[in-house]
Amino acid sequence: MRGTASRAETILEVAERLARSEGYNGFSFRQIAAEVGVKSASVHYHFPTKADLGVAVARRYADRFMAALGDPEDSTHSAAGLLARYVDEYRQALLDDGLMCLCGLLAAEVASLPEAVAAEARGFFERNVAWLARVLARSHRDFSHDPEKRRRQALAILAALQGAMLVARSLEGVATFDDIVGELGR
Amino acid sequence: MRGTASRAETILEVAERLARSEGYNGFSFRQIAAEVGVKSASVHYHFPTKADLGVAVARRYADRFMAALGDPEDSTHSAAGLLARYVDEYRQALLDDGLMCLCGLLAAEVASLPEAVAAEARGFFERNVAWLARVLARSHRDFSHDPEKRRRQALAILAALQGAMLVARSLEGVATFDDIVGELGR
DNA sequence: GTCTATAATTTGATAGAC
DNA sequence: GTCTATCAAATTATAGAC
Repeated sequence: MRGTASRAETILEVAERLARSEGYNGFSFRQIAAEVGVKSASVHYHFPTKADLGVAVARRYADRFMAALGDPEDSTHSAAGLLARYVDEYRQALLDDGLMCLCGLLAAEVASLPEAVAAEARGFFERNVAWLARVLARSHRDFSHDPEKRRRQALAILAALQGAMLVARSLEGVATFDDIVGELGR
Repeated sequence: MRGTASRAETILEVAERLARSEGYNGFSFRQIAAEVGVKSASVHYHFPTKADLGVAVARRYADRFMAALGDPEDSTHSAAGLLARYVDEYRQALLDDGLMCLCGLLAAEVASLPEAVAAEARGFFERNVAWLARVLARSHRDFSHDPEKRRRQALAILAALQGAMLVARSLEGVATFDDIVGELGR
């Protein structure tokens, strides 16, 4: 099955790239269709409404992101190593043509999104926080035994990385992202 | 002149609220006109193109924000006090009906913005970093004498707050913002 | 300055042939 | 599954009367 992505999959790929560049309100069925090489009616066949497409793109992105993070209790990696992997996932997202995290961009637009799409962005954040909190529970820091503190620390890490992507994309790019992340471990 | 905002000013107020809620791609001349109580042609009279309006809204927002921060070298306030004021400016922006920082939202959409509007968002970030760096230069931390380190630290503070707003608006709100900010001064 | 009217384009979405 | 054709609505923007 090498190199044979289904049409629906190809649509999702193109839609994700457009959404991570222009946002949910910044891409159209016709734009996607043109890049895939079909007509917009064909895109509607696979994803009847824009909300359907938005939900599918967001869920696919979140699932892939979480899968790349791996098991937070994986004993073959240290907590510090897993946190480094977490940072690198975001860094890699930025390196991919300077694209923003899909769910970070959706979160910015949240007030103008269909509720189902907004829920996917929230879900991504919640899964991030849950993963981070479990990794932090394995660390040897003073807060590692307080669930409330772990959750706050996890939120802070998520927010710092989302903010780093946001700022880095407007300012100098990856160098700025690295500068900001470097300050996190001060 | 109490209570007598010019029409252009009223348009800017309405446009700012809409832009901070829905984003640049999420509001229209007709929407603004309806809320102001005029027709869209009248909005075009004051701001010929959407890019003109976007630039005016962003510049007004940035100027007001920087004015509220005050002089970073003001000797009647400590560096720590000024940093607390900085955090509170962002917190207040979130409290205003849960609205995002205008320039943070514009930064997320940057790839689909007219260049002139994108430049305003970048300028806001640069002014933030410059202000923070000057305050940090007054602090008694180890990095206060290294301009490069100060800039990196300033970027990290800016990014953390933008990220905190982004995440807080999708998750539980101001409580989450406070949780995240509380972790910053750990 | 504001209006009516309208142009020109784009959008999300659907019907029906193949 | 993909197409042509089309719809209804929304968009940015302009011309010209008042």
